[in-house]
Amino acid sequence: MSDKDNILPLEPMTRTLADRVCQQIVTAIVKGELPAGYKISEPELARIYGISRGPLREAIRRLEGLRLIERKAHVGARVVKLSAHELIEIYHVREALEGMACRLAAENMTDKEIASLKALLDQHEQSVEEEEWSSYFQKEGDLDFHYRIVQGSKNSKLLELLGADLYHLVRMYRYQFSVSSSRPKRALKEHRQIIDAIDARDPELAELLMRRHISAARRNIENKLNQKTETKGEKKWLINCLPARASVKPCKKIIRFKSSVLSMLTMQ
Amino acid sequence: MSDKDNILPLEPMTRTLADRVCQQIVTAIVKGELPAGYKISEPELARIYGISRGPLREAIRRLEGLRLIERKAHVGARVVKLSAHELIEIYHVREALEGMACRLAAENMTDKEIASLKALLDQHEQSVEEEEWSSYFQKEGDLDFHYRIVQGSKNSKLLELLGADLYHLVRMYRYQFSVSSSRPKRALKEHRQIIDAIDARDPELAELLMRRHISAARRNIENKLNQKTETKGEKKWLINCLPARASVKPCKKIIRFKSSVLSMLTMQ
DNA sequence: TCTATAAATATTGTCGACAATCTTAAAGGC
DNA sequence: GCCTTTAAGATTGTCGACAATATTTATAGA
Repeated sequence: MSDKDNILPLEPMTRTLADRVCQQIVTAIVKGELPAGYKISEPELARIYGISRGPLREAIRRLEGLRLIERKAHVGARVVKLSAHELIEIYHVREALEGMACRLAAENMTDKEIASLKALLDQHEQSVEEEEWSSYFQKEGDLDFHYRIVQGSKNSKLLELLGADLYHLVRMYRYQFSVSSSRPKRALKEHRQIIDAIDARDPELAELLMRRHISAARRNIENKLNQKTETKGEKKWLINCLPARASVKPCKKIIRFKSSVLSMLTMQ
Repeated sequence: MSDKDNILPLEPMTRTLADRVCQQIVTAIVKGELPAGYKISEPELARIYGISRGPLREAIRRLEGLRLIERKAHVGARVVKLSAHELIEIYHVREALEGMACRLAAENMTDKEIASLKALLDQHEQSVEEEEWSSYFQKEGDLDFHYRIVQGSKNSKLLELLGADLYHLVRMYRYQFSVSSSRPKRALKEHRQIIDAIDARDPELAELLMRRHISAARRNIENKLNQKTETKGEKKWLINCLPARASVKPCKKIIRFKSSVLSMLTMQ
């Protein structure tokens, strides 16, 4: 009843070990410290995080639900491998879900949220002019243009699906997939068109523009992937995989992939 | 290496206790044997299923990922409560995802799949004529019109999201939410239009028709919910909830909700 | 030298017990 | 009589150990 417990009510310190470790593993996977295809050894991870195998296994089960790891009975769990084909698939899903989110945002977003998002775009535009726009897209969460629109849709299921399920995969690509946008100014213009349609309370147009925005990004990726495929031949997996029984230390080497400063996931 | 292990390769008997119990709990929740809002007692469930708390907790973590139960640290897990608002939200998500699935199905579905789906609709039409069509929609999985289209999209992420995440909630409504379609013949006609558009390889039209099909269903539900709200006043939750510490036996009473023979989820 | 079988090893799956936390109930004070 | 405080009970969280399964290694045979 006293306020000493309410200082940090919920998020900052997740109270159970499994939750905390789950969050840590998510971050590790997203940043590439646990590389794609890596075989997760329960005793090893338990030792690293200083916990028992019980909570760790619960965390693994949760990661499995987030589709960040795949598990086979009596064999073990591995970090998911991201194929080019799956990336394209995710873009189709994003086109559908974010298009709908944009439609609903045009109906349900508050004027205050719209004004705030416009201000964010102004800030973005200024950053582009100063050619420092790269920092803008590194920020996550509320600062993200797309995420704000999903929030503005006021649809909790949409927010869960995009935020909890696809969000981590998207961040995974952002961190590890170093492809910068080729047309930041054009993307900014499209963002501006989208928020204008929302401001005009035009759901049809808002959805159309968002879908064109994302599908353009998808086609852009498809082209780049085709180029890479032609030059490097067989390159099915986007992220290099370590052998099955590699120790934990090599994981650190993967951090070099983090050099990406701008994902083509938000930018078109 | 011998074929004695390949008799039942994967699904029929999940090899780990946690997986099996997870599947059992999913069924129990969907059928209403574990009613919405029910407080899950770990020792009790462990005793019922005859397993230890370890695998049970892993199953609970997985159920949490499927959004079928909600868990609070040091307090416990409860079966999710389904509100009318959330049902409408799910329909918006379905409109987006299944619309995209239908578009992709028009591009990727094989002629064989299309012919098979047409045959299913013929069978459905015959059942409607005989007024025995109710049995058609009780079947799940591959027999389901919508599910087949999602399969036909050849998009694994779409299949995962609709099949693994929303599918259970949809089944939950089907079992427990006894509202029959008011226009089965019209829904059948719309299904026919959709498969015709797919057969014509017209992605635009296929998506449009599917979205209209689902949004019509949503508006139909909205109207019925408004009627119910007017008559019964405050009825926020769709499914009645048991008190916190109710024993397991009362769960059986909820089976009466299963009287639904046709969900309005697949029908328009 | 290669293959196939079989033992050995390591990993995953499961269990029971203890500790930390929350909930409930009773006792005491106003 | 009502509220607050406190203690008892129950539940969840965590741990270490054992059993079942898969993988690896060693060995024997062709």
